[in-house]
Amino acid sequence: MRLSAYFLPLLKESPADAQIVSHQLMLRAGMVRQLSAGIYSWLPLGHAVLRRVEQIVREEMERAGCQEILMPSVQPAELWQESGRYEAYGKEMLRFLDRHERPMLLGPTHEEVVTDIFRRCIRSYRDLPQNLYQIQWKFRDEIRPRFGVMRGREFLMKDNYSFDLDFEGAKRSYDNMFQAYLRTFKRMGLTAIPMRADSGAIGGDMSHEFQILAPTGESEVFFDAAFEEIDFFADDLDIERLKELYAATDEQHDPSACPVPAERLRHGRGIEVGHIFYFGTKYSKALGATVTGPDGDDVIVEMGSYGIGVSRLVGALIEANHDDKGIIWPESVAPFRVGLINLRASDETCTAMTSDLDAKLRRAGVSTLYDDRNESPGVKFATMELIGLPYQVIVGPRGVKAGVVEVKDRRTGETVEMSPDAMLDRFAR
RNA sequence: CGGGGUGUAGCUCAGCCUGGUAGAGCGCCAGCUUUGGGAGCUGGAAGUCGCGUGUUCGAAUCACGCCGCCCCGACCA
Repeated sequence: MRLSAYFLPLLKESPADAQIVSHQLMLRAGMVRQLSAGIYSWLPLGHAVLRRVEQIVREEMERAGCQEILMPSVQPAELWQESGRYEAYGKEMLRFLDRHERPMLLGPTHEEVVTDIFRRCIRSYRDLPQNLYQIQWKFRDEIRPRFGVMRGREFLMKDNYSFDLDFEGAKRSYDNMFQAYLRTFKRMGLTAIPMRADSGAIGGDMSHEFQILAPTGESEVFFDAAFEEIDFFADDLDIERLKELYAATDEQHDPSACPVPAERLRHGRGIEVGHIFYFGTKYSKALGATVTGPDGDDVIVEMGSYGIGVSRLVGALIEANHDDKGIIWPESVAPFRVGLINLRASDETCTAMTSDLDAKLRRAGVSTLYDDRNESPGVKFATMELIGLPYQVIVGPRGVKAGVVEVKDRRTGETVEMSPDAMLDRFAR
């Protein structure tokens, strides 16, 4: 992609509205624009990251055996009256009437809809377990949206729902998700700490929230150093042991009663990006989601639900990965892998060589943003640092003369000179 | 919803107290120069001063009402 043709409205100064660093950087880097309080448009650069995050989530859901569906964002109030949550939910739920004056709502979550699908389609215990997921926009009319995309009213969420015949099955489903979540966040270069959580309005009695570590996180967390050493990708991962490991927010943490020896106790700040619940038969009972069991009796199915804040993760990733110059994308979620800089667009040799490299990178399947603008070197460097692509390939008059390009690592700032062929080799898959 | 703040050009902000034909920097457009860390010169475009009502000869400025946005708190992925 050529930068001269890319829709990338950069800002030199931070808009006054943006308070936290991820919000400032997302606006400055042209990733999002606010339409209304807590409601954002995603521009090409932000959208590219959102899609990459979404794709990692999707792949890990598929690996865990879940199947993707897509449920409506507009739902009839009737269904929520059936579960009893229409009254319980409060003003966070945006309600309105359709043209026939039927009460409708914008879905803040989808337990009712998915349970309705299940009860209409599944009859036998032989069809269990099931685990359905979607990646869909939710709307919660927060009293006070803030922190940009981290706490919007409209947000993209991955939510999935498990259906099992009995508690043992439900627990297997829960543990399966537990590991899937650890893998998902790890793939994004994040350290996720699972913490025992109170089950909120959604109900249930087995629940963990997943906090990722970022210096600017909302709450302080304390945890066993073991979390940093565990291989979350291992097939024989001991979930029970993981659940026993110490992890607590600062309100829960009592230094005098902490079971972890001081040298193994880590602490940092956390941002909640995921939450998993087991809630038994709460919705299946209310909505009549039953299957015929092995002995011919109706059995109310056991359910769990599992959420990941996909759009929030984009903000959280920036909170965890930035410096004073801008964003530093982990490779797994970067909107482009390489930023190709032509330092002197007025020099024909430089331009010919850079354009040639752009074509070759493209042919090699390396996602590249090519800064072909006729701007000064300072502007181009500043742009690349701001938007945070993992690697910069710099072509300048000096290097062209010597037959080399520079490859710069955004995170470390290290620059290595190499021949164009070596560079292509370095990035080709 | 309670408390606080704010609204003037795309962005950051001055002007408001003390009423008199709307400003700066950055960005944008044109031209020339420049080119290894957010360039220089010249010229130019760009604002219903959030909206409404009122006071006044005259309102960005004063009064009243409304709206948006932001911050703190209670709530949340």
